[in-house]
Amino acid sequence: MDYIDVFKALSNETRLNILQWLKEPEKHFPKQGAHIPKEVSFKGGVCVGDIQEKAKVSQSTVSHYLNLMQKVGLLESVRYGQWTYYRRDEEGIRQLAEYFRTEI
Amino acid sequence: MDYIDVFKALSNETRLNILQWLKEPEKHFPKQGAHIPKEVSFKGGVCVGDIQEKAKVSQSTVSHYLNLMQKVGLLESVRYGQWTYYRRDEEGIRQLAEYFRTEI
DNA sequence: TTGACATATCGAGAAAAGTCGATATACTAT
DNA sequence: ATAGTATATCGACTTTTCTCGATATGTCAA
Repeated sequence: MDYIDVFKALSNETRLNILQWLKEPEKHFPKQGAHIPKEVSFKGGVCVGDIQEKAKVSQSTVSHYLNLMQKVGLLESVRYGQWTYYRRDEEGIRQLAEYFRTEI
Repeated sequence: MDYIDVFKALSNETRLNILQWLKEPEKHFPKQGAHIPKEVSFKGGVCVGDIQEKAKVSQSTVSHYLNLMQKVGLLESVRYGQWTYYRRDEEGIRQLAEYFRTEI
């Protein structure tokens, strides 16, 4: 985990918002999971389009952001059909918190 | 406290190093406090020149970095004579940790 | 008051990040 | 096959950050 890159990812209001919205996906994305069938379980995942709508940036920007946040370990994703669902990578975030507590 | 700016400050290897070095100033800056007289107490403070030497960036860069880190609440400083001593702002860092724990 | 030193500020060029529209890819339904 | 939808990638332009050398400011010692 490259912590410099994680901090860079957190250095942007939209990305920070996304991370926080995803703490309570049902609250911030009411129609969350509309397309996902019951047999696929990816609890808390929200699709790119819903995040874009709320974040109010272009589709390409939000896609880029989500990919970036996934690469640094803040989010994880699953593709189902034409949708990609993103949710918090709680293990990565736990690791970051641990680093924070011991090294910062 | 503007957390975006704090994360920006942490998004740089040199600055992150400085913050970590200052956790154990005696270890990383052996001659620490050489100029500071006993009657002035600023425990753990290290002067700009010593930090520059270790960080291996230009004097103007390190001065800029330290000022930046102070502005966002990661460091605090005191001027004594021609020297400026910097140390961690433990209260600011505590606040950041609190934000981290509750919001991230 | 002059000269030496520590630090801060200024100005600038280079590198990186932000952000978009256009386009490509992948999937779905007809 | 075709058209429609969701997401990803590309290319480009703009804005921000990095980093430096030069210079200014403040302090101390002679």
